Amino acid sequence: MTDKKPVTDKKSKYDQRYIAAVDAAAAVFAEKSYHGCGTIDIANKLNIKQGSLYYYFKSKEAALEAVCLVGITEQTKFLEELISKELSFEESVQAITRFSLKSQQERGDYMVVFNNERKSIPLERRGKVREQSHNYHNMLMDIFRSGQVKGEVKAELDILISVRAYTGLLSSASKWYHAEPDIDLENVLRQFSEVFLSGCLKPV
Amino acid sequence: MTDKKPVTDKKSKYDQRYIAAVDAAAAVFAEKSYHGCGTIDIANKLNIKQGSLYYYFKSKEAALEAVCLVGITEQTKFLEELISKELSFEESVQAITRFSLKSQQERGDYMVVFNNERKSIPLERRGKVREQSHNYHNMLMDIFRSGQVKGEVKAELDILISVRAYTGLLSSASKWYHAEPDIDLENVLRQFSEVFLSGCLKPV
DNA sequence: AATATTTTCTATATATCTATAGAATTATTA
DNA sequence: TAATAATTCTATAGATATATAGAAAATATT
Repeated sequence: MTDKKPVTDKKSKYDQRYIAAVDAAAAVFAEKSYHGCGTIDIANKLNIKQGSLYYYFKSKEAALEAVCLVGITEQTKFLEELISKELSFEESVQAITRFSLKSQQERGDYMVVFNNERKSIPLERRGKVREQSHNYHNMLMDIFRSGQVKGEVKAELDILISVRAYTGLLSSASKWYHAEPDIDLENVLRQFSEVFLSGCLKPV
Repeated sequence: MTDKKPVTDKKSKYDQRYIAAVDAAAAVFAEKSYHGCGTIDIANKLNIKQGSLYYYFKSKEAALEAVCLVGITEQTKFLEELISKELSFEESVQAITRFSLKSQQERGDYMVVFNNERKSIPLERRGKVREQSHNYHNMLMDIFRSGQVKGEVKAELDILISVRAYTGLLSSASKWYHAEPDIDLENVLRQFSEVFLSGCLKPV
């Protein structure tokens, strides 16, 4: 064997530690908000001293940008793959809802930070995150629009408002997921889909 | 006339100024977040010096509490009155949605601060705001539950999740209202009601 | 083992923010 | 107008935060 190191740790020690640092930042930002915490809180979570954090981040702002980018990139990647599958509108919405809820369970810190703190990234750094957000929004718009063209979605529906309502619904879940992490995902998924797709009134 | 002052200004100069201070705090907290702003930002908006603010607020935290209380109290009061009218579920949801959207247009700062910043009130002060929030939540739960009992709402719906979905939907609107203040309220109301009550799928 | 590299630590310059005390100003009342 | 009360100002103590530089410790390499 020429390689002495196990094949599993492809990442350098630095890379592993950097990821741990982003994780710690996500957790702290999610709990206390970006402006509500100090770099010392992140350092504590990593068991290093406050000053050492700057070995991994050029600034506190850079840490926030990193966290937000992870959060939104996962969602856009998923959406890209989903669109290529050309599912029905109903199936698409189910799949997106499931993925979003699962992300909120497993990586809730990242979702919360992206939802609530991204506006704290200084304007000159916000470019990449904005681009991804618009990307995500536009893909959702496409899905809803083509659902309407295919006749699955009500013709009278305003696509922009529906998309916003849908994302609002999803992001709202991140708030209570954070407080109650052991909620039954499948049940929430079923209820969300039912309400969003066919409403909460009994059909007449 | 014994009264020299016009009947309209019943409020003392102090009271008027205090309200202006709460307004200013709401605007600043909504824009920069509680931890992201300084008391100097609020003072600037009032055209007074930073130290003078403490004539109206015992502390920055007290200002936040005041803003949050205004925000939630308006909503709970409305809900109390609404319940006494014993409307149908559908009418109730329409009325609540309309009032919420109107509040977000007219007093968006207060809504945004209540939604996003209330967790920054220190625990020992959070009592009143929590009480009102629970109050609001419980009244909504009652409305949905009785809608189910009356047979208007689908029997299989999980009331807790539905209420959370509904409030999530409403609060999400506050985000884009803030960015685009001249949105057509009646249109949003129509779309929200349509989606939430009967879903976005075309009936089969 | 000696040397080089990576990672963490200590100490600090710099800036900022909250809250307070007492003076100054403005408005109200006698 | 003089006296009193209400409002705002100035100046600052005290706390805390970010970011940097260079030393120290840990790890890897020769």
